[in-house]
Amino acid sequence: MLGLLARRPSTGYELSRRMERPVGWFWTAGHSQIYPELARLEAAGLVTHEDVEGAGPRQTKRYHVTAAGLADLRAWVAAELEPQPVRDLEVLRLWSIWTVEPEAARDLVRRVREGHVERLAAYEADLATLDGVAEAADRTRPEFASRVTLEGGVRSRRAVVEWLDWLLEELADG
Amino acid sequence: MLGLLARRPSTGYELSRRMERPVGWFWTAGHSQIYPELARLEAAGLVTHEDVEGAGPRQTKRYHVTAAGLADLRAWVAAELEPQPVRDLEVLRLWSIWTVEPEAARDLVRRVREGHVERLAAYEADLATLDGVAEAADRTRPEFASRVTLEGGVRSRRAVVEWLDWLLEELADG
DNA sequence: CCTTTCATGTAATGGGTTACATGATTCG
DNA sequence: CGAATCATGTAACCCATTACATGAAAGG
Repeated sequence: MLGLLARRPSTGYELSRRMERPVGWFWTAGHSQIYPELARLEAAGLVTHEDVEGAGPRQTKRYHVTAAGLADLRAWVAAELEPQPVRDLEVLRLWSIWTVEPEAARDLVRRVREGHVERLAAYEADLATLDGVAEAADRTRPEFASRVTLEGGVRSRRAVVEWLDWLLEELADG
Repeated sequence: MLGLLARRPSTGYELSRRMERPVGWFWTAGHSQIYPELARLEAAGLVTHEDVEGAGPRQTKRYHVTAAGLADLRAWVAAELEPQPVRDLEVLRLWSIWTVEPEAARDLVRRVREGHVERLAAYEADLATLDGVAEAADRTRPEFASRVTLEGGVRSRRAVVEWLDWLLEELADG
């Protein structure tokens, strides 16, 4: 959330919208998580808000990061990495693919492949919008980081699709 | 857990050990999750156990899947895929890399790269143990599925390492 | 006028991790 | 004889999702 607000001040509602795309490719949060968290961040002095006029029944609050919040974000980015546990239900299924009939196996792989192809297309479309944008070449600009992470998404999804194509060949004939 | 037990009957303790490697590459569970879950699976008739002599202060129980359990596993493998939300803290950090000093940025990327290189090496080592194993070529054998998922791990980690190398070049000079 | 979007919150539930708890056997 | 491994459980806590709850403005 600090990363989002550092790019552009937003209301809680906007944050939940923004979580769907770009950032949403690798992190998400529902609004029921966002509002309490904004309150906690504000209590910690990392964000502040001003009231703006809006459509809801309650006051619309636009949040932005404070100097302390930006320092916190920077510290987190540069901090030690902890090993992250991988949890991939699709690969877990493929790990038990030996238990099912050949046709069911091929069908599973085809469906998994389809999902990755869709994601790949979405990444490529997002990446295309940054094509020729001057800021995307400047390392101190958020657009640069967007371009870089999307590039990573494209590359790894492509690798996965190629792997699944290879797997389909392994499962062929049968 | 059904997938693990379908390959080989195990005690709860062994399951938690086995979660560390092979399967652990894409799914993990602590023993505090495993024991209650085994009880639930047994109540549902998907696994059973017999007592064997062991070292602990309580009775050692060796679990194996029932016919119903295997059917359940097969049904799950072939079932509809739900879109899985991606949560990647490393990419999330990289998405905020524009906020930090050039040297901190390069350092972060180098450390992320190191972690992936390590994982890649582990996958390749695991894959090497299946080299020349006859069962790994047979689509109805667990070794086949192990080989296939490891191959996927190798391919996608390689893509990520290549991406990070590309990123380091983008961050060079500066 | 009805549906969608904007807008913000709370409550209940579920899954997972960490901490608490116990104790026998084996190896150095 | 002390540490590591084998072995199984419960309790507390945290994070995240789903469901509950409200209501104004804008567009078709």
